[in-house]
Amino acid sequence: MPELPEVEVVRAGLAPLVSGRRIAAVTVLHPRPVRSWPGGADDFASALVGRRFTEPRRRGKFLWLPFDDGDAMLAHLGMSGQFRLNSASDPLAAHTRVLLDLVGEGGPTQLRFVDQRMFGGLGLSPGGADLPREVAHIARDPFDEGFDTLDVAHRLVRRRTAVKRALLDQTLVSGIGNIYADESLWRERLHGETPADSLTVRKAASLLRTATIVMREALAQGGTSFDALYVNVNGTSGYFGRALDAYGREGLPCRRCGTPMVRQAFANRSSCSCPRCQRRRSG
DNA sequence: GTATGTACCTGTTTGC
DNA sequence: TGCAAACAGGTACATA
Repeated sequence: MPELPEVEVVRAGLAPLVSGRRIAAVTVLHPRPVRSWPGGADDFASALVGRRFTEPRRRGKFLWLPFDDGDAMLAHLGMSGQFRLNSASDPLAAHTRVLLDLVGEGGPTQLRFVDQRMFGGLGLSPGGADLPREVAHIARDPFDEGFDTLDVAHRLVRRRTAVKRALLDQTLVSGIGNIYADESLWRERLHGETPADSLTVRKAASLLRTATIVMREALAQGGTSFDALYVNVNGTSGYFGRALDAYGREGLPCRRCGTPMVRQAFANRSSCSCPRCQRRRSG
């Protein structure tokens, strides 16, 4: 599941491969990934042809590939989206949804958007090269130079909801998904259902700094992978999945105290935590 | 503005 | 063996 480190791996991987290249043709194999474009798949394809990419950018889990004309191609990987760079003659991987034939230095290549579950998608944002309006409501992520840990901590402790829910709220802090939320809460010995407004600003800031550290560690290892659903543009996986302390460890001993980890349903997703060192606090 | 629940989507796993 | 249900979960949207 691509979260901030995985999306950054993809962004950095795309940068040298697409920057300066022009779109010669677009083929939409499945309409769902371009559902946000009101004109439909054919119109989306023709609207992209002829444009030239500049350096890909990112905020949280949202990617955009600016064009040199001031517009941008939006991309969200959802749960299973991937970008792959291939030769046009290469066989199509399963679940390949959109093909972009690129021309430029180094000869023609094909950028492919692959997405099994199709929660992800591509879009076109007029005037969106700097910050697409579709991304404007998303908060800065902890890798952003303008991210203000103390300011976010102050806003987090004003939330009347569970701390994990607040961590996952992309309008408060972006980039954190279920995996890194569980990892950060485990490191901070916090239960995800702890009321956000029961935390001190100091503790909230510590949690945010821990989330940043976890994600930096994951980025250094190329991201987290459990299966073939997340890969970089070369089709290879990251290694951070081996370093997870909480996520997916139901029934396994806590790496801190040895108590078997437990899984709980939480806000339509699952949470893994240690029942001993992450005791729920009522506030 | 804030909080919460649900739909979207498909391959894999689990249960009967 | 075969089928159905559960599960994975980020975002948009509706509702309160």
